[in-house]
Amino acid sequence: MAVKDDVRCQIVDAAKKRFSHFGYAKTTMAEVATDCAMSPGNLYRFFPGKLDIAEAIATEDYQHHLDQLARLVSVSEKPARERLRDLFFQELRRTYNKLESDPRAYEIALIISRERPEYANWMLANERKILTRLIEDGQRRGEFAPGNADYTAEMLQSATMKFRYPQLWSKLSLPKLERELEGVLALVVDGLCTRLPCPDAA
Amino acid sequence: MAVKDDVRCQIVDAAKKRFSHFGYAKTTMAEVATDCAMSPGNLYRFFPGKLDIAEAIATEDYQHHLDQLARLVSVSEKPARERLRDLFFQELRRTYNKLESDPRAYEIALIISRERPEYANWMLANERKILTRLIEDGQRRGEFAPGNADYTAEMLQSATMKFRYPQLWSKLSLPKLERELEGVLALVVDGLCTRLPCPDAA
DNA sequence: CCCCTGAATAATCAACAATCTATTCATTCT
DNA sequence: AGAATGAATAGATTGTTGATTATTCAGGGG
Repeated sequence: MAVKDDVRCQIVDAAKKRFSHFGYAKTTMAEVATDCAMSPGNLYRFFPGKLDIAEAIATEDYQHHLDQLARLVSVSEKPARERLRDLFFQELRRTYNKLESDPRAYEIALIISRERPEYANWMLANERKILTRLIEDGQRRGEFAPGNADYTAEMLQSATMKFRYPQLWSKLSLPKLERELEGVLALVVDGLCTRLPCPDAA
Repeated sequence: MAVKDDVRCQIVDAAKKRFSHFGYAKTTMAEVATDCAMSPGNLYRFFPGKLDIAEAIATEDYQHHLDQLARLVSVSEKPARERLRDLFFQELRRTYNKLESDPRAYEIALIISRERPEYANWMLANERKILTRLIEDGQRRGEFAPGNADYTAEMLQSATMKFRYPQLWSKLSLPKLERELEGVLALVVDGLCTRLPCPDAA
């Protein structure tokens, strides 16, 4: 099995080179196979199809991103409120910069989100787990109101949809997106209703 | 000028029939012209182009919708909080049902949002005016926290993006959208932070 | 028996021609 | 003159044909 993983790795590496050089569409399976010194047919013993290779590449990168988010949340000296802000800003900036600076990544993101909508759901679910942990922590500290943390996380994600795949929908510049995210988070955290000053824990 | 408006109306009516029968793409300017007993070229004395006729049709409908929203907001016996809910639910349901029940409307919505993104901005701005009024009213009554109402309205719209053109992005069913909207509104209204019970005015 | 190959297949794509149609404008009518 | 026409144009759309290419699978090693 370990050897099989090595080959998968080799394929992913070869594809990564090709994709970043010529793009996903202009890379053929035959080329990737040749780079790996194997036949095209053999690729299919390691990946169900071309898109799955692209997914593997994307996921490798995404894992780093997820780790980073998890790390932000676990800086437990900071108030939950600030960590929440860090989380969403990190998410926005990394996605924006990635898609902005790398047209190849943009191409692949576009294709995956069209052909594999469940992939986006999977990412959302991963991030929700982290978000839920943060909310639970905030509740434990008395910063956030008690309630179903997972449900709250879902609603938070729903309210910040616009900032998740910035350039796939909105065409806004990063500064404008940041300004809006700031505002939305303030709204969501403090609420619209009149409130007496927060009995800040900590 | 009044006679010019009559002709515009006649054109819009003819186009409405054609569009709802055969769709926007399959309707030609020549056909609309014939229906109005005029030459194709003459249409251009009344509308800059084909899309503008579609826009006029859409706007006619939209005005009713806007009026309805304005009416909801001005029911001043209700707490602002409830009117806010009414406003967003009305918005969601009417858009969802319109696009769901009428494939021709969906076709036109798709084309306008592609070719005329500024139209969507215009609609957003209209609705923001209504929303701002509601927020100001809520602030006056002490239900909502004081602050820049227009800015708050903008952020509210940003947080409810997902529900504005439901089937252009999300493919969720109406019940699921309603559940999410309910949750997002609750979050936004009450806020994430711990709060002492609202010193409800009224 | 398990790996692997590479030709066969079917789906997709690119390029080109042919057609159609939105838009313009020189001209005609009133 | 101002209103209206409809032929001319340019750009988009459609249909077709000929590759290209992802994917499969019958068979050849090891």
